[in-house]
Amino acid sequence: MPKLGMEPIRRAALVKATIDEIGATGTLDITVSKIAKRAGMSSALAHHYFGGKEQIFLAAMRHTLTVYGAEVRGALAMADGPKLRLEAIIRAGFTSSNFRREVIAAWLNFYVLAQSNPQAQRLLTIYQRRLHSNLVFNLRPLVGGHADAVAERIAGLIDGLYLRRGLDPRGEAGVDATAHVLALLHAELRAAS
Amino acid sequence: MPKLGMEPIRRAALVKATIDEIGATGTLDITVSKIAKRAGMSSALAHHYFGGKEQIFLAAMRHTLTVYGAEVRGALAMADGPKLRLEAIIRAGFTSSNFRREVIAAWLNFYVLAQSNPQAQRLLTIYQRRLHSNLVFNLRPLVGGHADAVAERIAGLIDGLYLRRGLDPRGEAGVDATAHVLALLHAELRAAS
DNA sequence: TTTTTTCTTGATTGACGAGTCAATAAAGAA
DNA sequence: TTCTTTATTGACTCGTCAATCAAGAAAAAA
Repeated sequence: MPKLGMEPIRRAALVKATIDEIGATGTLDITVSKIAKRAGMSSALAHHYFGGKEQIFLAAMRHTLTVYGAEVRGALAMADGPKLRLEAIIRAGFTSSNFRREVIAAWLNFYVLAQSNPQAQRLLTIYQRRLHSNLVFNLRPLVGGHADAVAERIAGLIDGLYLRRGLDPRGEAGVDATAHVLALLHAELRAAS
Repeated sequence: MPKLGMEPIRRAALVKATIDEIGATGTLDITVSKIAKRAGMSSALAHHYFGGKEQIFLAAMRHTLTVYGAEVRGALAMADGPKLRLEAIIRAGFTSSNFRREVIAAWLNFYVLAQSNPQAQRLLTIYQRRLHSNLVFNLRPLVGGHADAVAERIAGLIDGLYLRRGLDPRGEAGVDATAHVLALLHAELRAAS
């Protein structure tokens, strides 16, 4: 059975299993064995490919971030002009895929991890910077010198509403959150003109 | 040494120690022994008074929430009229005491806990409802029927900026966050008039 | 075929932690 | 004083888990 080129397959399976396991428990308090079993292999193999629990978490975090980044980029590619692009960025944050239990759990736990793990901290900073600069770039032609402050508010509202909706026990989430952020955007545009 | 009426003293010491320990590690992944040692007693005593780790966490959460609630109430007592009250609520969220490492860590971890623990979930819901209704009550005379939606945006921006500032590696936090939320508030008031 | 490389796991180690319990000590009640 | 209630802990149980390792199995190379 042992074939060549298993490494990338195993790593991907472990990353997915990790996110699923985080989603199932809500915590980072999960065992390598459980992850490995979910991914269909022994825990020894997980250690073999990743070296340790922390590495697995970071890989899962990178993956979550990558997926989100890809969604944003995809939405941007289809939007023309700064206003439509801003709306696309906002919408991308509240896709139903972002409200799957595992994804919410992943984000919340990564926030926690970022407090104590410098690598996690860096990854989160990257996400925040990218969001911020995407917003500023498209706000500049519309609100000029206020771009930075407006971007800060929009980013804050995105994160805050995501947090609130993600934690809301009754699911039913993203639609009105999108509307709220769009309302903020339009108010800012109106105020600046 | 054993005197009577130790229970409330011990409980308070344990709650404080728990929050400090969460702040020191960033995680809920802490041991009852460490908490107890920090509070100057044996772990057995901690179990005696709280029954288990989870109970200790919930007590710590209740305490955090109570302190925050008291701050808001204090700020409200000194504010006259809906507009000043709204500003007081907003300011209360970004006090420097709310940006102490332990407090941030506590909130982040309580978010995580709320995913899997119904009691934590309930406590968080209480906080959210109280904030929301405080906002709505004071917004109603100013923006009428829009109060609900505006409150949602303000609450979202408060939580989101708190999250971002709390996670920001360079401290230096609350001042501009307050300004951002106040800016949103004033924009909403202007738009409604 | 023999050898080497890649893949894989069961078993083990070593450590740690939650919760229990029996026993001690002090204070107040009877 | 004797009894009861409250406070307190050290020692122990039982379980779990991260990480290691030696060894097996299969493909590819020689």
